[in-house]
Amino acid sequence: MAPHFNGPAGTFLQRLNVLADLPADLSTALHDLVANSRCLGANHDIVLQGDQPSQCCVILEGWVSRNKVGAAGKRQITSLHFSGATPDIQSLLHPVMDHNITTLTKTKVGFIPHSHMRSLMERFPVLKEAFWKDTSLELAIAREWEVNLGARSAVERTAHLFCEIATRLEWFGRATRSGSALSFEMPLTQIQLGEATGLSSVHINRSMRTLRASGMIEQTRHWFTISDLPKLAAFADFNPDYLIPERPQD
Amino acid sequence: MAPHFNGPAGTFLQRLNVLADLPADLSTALHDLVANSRCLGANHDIVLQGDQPSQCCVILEGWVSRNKVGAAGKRQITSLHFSGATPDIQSLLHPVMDHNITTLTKTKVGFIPHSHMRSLMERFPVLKEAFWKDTSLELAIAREWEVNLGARSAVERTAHLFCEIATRLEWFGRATRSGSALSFEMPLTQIQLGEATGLSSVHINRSMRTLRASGMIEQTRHWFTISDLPKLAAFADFNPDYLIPERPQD
DNA sequence: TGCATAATACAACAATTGATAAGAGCGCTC
DNA sequence: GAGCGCTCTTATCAATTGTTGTATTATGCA
Repeated sequence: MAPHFNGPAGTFLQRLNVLADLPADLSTALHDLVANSRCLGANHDIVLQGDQPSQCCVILEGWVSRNKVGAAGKRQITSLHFSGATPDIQSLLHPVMDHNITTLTKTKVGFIPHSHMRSLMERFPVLKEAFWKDTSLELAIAREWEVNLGARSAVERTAHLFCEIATRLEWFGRATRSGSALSFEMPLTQIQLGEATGLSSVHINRSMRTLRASGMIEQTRHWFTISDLPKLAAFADFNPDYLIPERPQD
Repeated sequence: MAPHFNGPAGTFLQRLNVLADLPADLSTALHDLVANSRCLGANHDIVLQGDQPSQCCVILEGWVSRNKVGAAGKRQITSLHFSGATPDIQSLLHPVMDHNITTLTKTKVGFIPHSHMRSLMERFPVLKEAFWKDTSLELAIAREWEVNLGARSAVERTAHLFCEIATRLEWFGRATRSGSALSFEMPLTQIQLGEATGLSSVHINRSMRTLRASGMIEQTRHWFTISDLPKLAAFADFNPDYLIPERPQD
């Protein structure tokens, strides 16, 4: 176990260590860099399209989305990020943001100046590879979202999103299994779920009612139980292979 | 001008040089690696989901798609690639393919063994950065496609795809401007356009009829003219900023 | 605790898109 | 150059999803 996996930046280091084998002194350096943090409410923009950030954010707690807002005001969420993520790392490569990064829940965010990140990458080239791998994983997830948005019905889309969320949460110890059932907290509102699946919130509501009626999910407020994950996965055509690069070793 | 930009691997080197500043000896080495090539017909799979490639492909001529086929047999194209692209470079990072790479037209493909690519990256770390940037650009395009699939009407989606294709082609000298009009060859069938936009081919046909009737595009077979690009872009909510990392210097 | 705000549930109707079918045009192969 | 297959076009009808509106229930804050 590398050092500092339990500090506020613990999940951040845990994720990076899955993507590449970081030497201990790099972990320590990264850990020290995110000492400062801010707490934000839900639906708060961290970075806006058009911004030119001079630092990278690290999600320490809470859920965050990338999203773009169209001319007609319709918002599309293009990805979800939990604690440990560095969603604007690409600002090191492309100075101008092409999308917004917005909190979905109350969130704790740390920041690392670009200059520090760059010099760390000079000293530890493996860090560059870890972030390239992170970008590549994100691209695989984005591809699956394209399939979800373009090739699945409303109920399938909703079910697929729940499967992905449950799987990613479980891998980081944030879902509990009992038999083939999986329980977890899913704090998104139906409006946010609609923005992620390209559906109206009313239709998300209909789809969730269908999934509940079929017995595939149980739910009280934001606590979900997928009663039979293999069954829901089969229904949603969910194959977790595209997520595997993120999976921590057991 | 770096050497060898005019050989069969010319567009490949041109694209990479946009993404990072490659030294001349690296360009030469890359150029020599893609000496061998194969010609394939349309709708031919280059790599399949589940494969574990031991080499990377370089598109030398023709159009190629990434795509996934769902349980019900419905295919979703998740990205389009022209000559110069290296669509399975991520197999260096993640051994198992999570999607198919399939030709859309007659295509000429070169191959570079992973081992050679890896040793080149050791010698020239800047190459790693160029490919990271390439992955990051692809992610930006995938995000915009998610918006297209999830948040735009059928006609807007179709128009947006044409705007993106026209812009990318023009940047590599494959579209000709006259005034605010832009002409180019677009060899995709309506079925393929449907797979890229998540629409049925019949509805693609309807959407194109609408665009022709409105005067925003003219078309005979596979030759397209966007009569007034700013107007079509405004209609489709197309903002080319997300593509800019790929734009060659004038 | 109570009030204001936000989220959920659900119904009725409208709009968009998909499915099916059938004819016409084009290009490729033998 | 004749035939075959694929693509394009168009129409009709069906299915899915969006919109609007209104209760109802939670939640956060004073």
